[in-house]
Amino acid sequence: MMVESASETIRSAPAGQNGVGSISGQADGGGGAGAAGAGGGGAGRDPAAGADSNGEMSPAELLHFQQQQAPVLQALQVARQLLLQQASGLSSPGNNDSKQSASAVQVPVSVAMMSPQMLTPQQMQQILSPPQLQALLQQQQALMLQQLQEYYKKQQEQLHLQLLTQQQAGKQQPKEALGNKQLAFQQQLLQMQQLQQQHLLNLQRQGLVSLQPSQASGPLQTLPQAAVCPTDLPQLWKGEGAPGQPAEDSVKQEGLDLTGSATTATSFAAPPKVSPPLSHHTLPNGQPTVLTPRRDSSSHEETPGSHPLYGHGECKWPGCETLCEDLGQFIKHLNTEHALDDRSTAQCRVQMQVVQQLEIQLAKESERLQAMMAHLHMRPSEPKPFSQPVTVSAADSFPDGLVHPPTSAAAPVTPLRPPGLSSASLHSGGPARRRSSDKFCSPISSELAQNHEFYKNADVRPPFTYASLIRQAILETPDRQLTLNEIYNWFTRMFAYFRRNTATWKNAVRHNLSLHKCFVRVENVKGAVWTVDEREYQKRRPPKMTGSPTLVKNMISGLSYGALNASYQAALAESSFPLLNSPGMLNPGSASSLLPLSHDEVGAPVEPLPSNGSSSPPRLSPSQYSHQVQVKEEPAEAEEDRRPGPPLGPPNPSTAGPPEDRDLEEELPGEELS
DNA sequence: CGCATTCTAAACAGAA
DNA sequence: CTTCTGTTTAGAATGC
Repeated sequence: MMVESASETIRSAPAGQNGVGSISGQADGGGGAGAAGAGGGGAGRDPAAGADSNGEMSPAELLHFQQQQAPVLQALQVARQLLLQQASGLSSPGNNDSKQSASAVQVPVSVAMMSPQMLTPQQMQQILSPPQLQALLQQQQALMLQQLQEYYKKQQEQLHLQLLTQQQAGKQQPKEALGNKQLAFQQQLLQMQQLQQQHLLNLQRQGLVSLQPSQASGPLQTLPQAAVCPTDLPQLWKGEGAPGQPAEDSVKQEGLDLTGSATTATSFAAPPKVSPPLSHHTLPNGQPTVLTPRRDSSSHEETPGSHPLYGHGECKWPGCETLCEDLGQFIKHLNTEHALDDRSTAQCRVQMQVVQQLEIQLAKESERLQAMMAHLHMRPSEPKPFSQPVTVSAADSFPDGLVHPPTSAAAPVTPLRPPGLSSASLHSGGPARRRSSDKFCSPISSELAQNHEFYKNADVRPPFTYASLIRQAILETPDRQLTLNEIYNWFTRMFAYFRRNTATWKNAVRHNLSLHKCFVRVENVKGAVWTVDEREYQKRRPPKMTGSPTLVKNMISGLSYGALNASYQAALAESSFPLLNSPGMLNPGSASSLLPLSHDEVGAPVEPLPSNGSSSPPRLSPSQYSHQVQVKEEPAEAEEDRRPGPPLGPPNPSTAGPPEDRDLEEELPGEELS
């Protein structure tokens, strides 16, 4: 959004002094945004804008949350202690003092949570007076809130772990891993946020929390309600779990700072050493471990030399972070500390629930993601604010490229989001120049095919370089040649963005045509036309392609491979997101296989020169593309010019050399000419 | 830091 | 003379 406006500034700016200044500004935005979404740059620059939606909310809400709860907690402190004492006195006459003191100190909280669960309401009533009950209720609620937060932290860790594990199993590339991490983190935040809201809502419903709707409501208000209420999980960990909680410290530092509540909790917990015997009573609900605990660890079980519960020299058992020098020691520790006993069983159960919960969440989230993607993808084809007029008039009036959409309308653009590579396009694209896709040899064609409606109508700068755009324009014609003016027309026809600032980009186009060897000027009967020398074009690719933009890569890989497991990916594959699932995005070679489509498919039906693009080139539907992509498993670094049309060379990756023969031969004379 | 790439701006020349 | 086309240079931003 910010980028958008920034770009607008530039565009509207006559080009004078504003030019450089604002450009640098955009560049920052663009580049940073590119890395963006994830990068710290984004945060620093404009935390409130884009990337924050996930990251920012949680802390903010937590803050509210804490502020809200603080008074309550304090007010209840006395009652709580009283209750605790009572509870302990009742349920644990003192036989297990020693044991209690150990766990009690750390987890007095859980006690309060537990006790009610272990005692039936009737029992409670008998034991406690109404005021006490009320106090207990409130106390519970307060504690729940606290523990909720603790749980979120835990959950975050777990999820992260899970994702990392998944990606490892998937043999992801390092770079992709980065993307995964980022995405995972975002999802964690998202998830946490959701859970928080969910719980808040629950609590509200119960009248336990008097949260103002505004506080509880966020962008993700209508969350799918998870089946399992995890509220009671953390306490188990804490209660049964290990002594220290360094793990949480590390989490705290991650931005989702819960210190506020944490300290509160500890200060609460510290004083009273009281605490009923939770350990024994806690597990009574001894529901048979229906699901075997190994479910979650099974995903790990990989290298014999390591242990899924052992990493970085410490025990990864939930709540336990005991340091173990080596695997042997760890095994020993595992056998002694985490033997098959009530506690371990309970913890396993907890972990199971956590996993289940996460899975549910994951399912929900992926579902939502699909819906979002589907929605965004459909968008362009749907009636848009300024689509109608622009689409038509633009095509007709492009000769000049001066279709001045009402300057005002152009600026906002907001309603639309670039589908497909949405964020990448938006951020990196912006007015900035970080064109992403052109580095992937030419997903441009596919991306364009998918989103051309979008770019056509939205005043968004396409995330492609001028060179790639020019090339695309030329290749889209049957004879692969265009006059300069036709190139101009193509630009204006295909991109709303290029209907303004004509002087600038036209200059750029000319500049690019002259500058790049890949563009060959050919004298023609009716003047000069420009063609593309694929060989040259490809020549300059290699160096770049290897270092394709990390951002885009991350985004894509993260999106498609990171947080979503295979099944979800499969689902995605069927959804309208060919690009994200296209192996080509990770493998330029196969991506290139898409390009040909634009040649043959577009070329045939569309009359090139007649210009007046009144005819929107019949493009392949996304599904078709995705199909293509899936079918095409051509990792070979095929040239983007392996046209599907001529069935001549089925698998002919080896001769990737001059795939352009046809063209090149035709073009040869021209090449010489120039 | 250096290099490569890209974008923008601008000067300039030749042709229409 | 103006406009279009094409070439070239320069500066800035960005990523590797």
